[in-house]
Amino acid sequence: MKESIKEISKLLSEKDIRPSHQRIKILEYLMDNRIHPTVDMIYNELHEEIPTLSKTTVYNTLNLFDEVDLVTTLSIDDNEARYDIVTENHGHFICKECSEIYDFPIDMNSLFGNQLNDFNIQEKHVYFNGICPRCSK
Amino acid sequence: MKESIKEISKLLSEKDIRPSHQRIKILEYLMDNRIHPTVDMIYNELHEEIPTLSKTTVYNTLNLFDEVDLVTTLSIDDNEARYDIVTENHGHFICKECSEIYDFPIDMNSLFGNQLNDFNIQEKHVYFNGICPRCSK
DNA sequence: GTTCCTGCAAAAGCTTTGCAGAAGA
DNA sequence: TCTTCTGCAAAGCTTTTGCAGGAAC
Repeated sequence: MKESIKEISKLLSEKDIRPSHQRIKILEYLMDNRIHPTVDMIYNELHEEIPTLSKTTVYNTLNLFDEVDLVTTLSIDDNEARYDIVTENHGHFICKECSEIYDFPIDMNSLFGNQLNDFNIQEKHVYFNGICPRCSK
Repeated sequence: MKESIKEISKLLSEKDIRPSHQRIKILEYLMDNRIHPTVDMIYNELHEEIPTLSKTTVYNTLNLFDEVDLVTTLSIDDNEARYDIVTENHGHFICKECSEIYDFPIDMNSLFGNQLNDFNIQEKHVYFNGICPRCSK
């Protein structure tokens, strides 16, 4: 589902974020590439299009998006953060060999944290790791 | 359940790991302090007892323990790795405020990864985040 | 004009690597 | 003796911070 620049701008404005060119492009990238990208992947891809883009801006922007819940930061890779814009219920499988991340459906609502009655639960994450089919061969 | 030095040595030997003083102490610490410690916590605590201990050794040892499945490395904290020696089914709650980690019971066996039939699943992790009761006040 | 945003450079923090000396089999 | 282990120092990476110039309102 390709979103127009106008729609993306609106999305940002609704969150009280000024829709700068960089921010629009980063959000657009996240919406078009649901691959749980790293900062590096985002930077490398957009750097071609926006030669002046800096990694600092990518970091700033992603932290901002995280604060207003436009993205979820995944701490499932040992080395670097991954960013996910999909909000539907799903778990992640990360391959120990190639670090590729695969989504799989799982019903988070059926996960109850017994003994967590007094906790304010904001996010639920499920992740598996192991070897993916491509690396198994 | 306090383990004796002899028992810990045996545990290491069974994994073909030479039971050096440092390794025994680190494993003992992990067994006595089930608080998902960071490398720093382990180092600071044991440094008092073993003044010559270096952080490199703590890193080396934990990586070694991870390889032979004596510990599980948790990638649930943004900044640094956490180490868990408990193998029973449980999920983790990490507080966004104080980074404290709480265990809670959850049946991992009931978590199926649909569409992951060709995947070799080695570990299943469930983690929630939010605000813990102590920080809510 | 004033506030916010961007991006360079530098710093900070966690983790790994190289290597020499020490310890153990 | 020969292999393995330890620990210092340095390097490598990801991420954050300080700050000056630029853009937007």
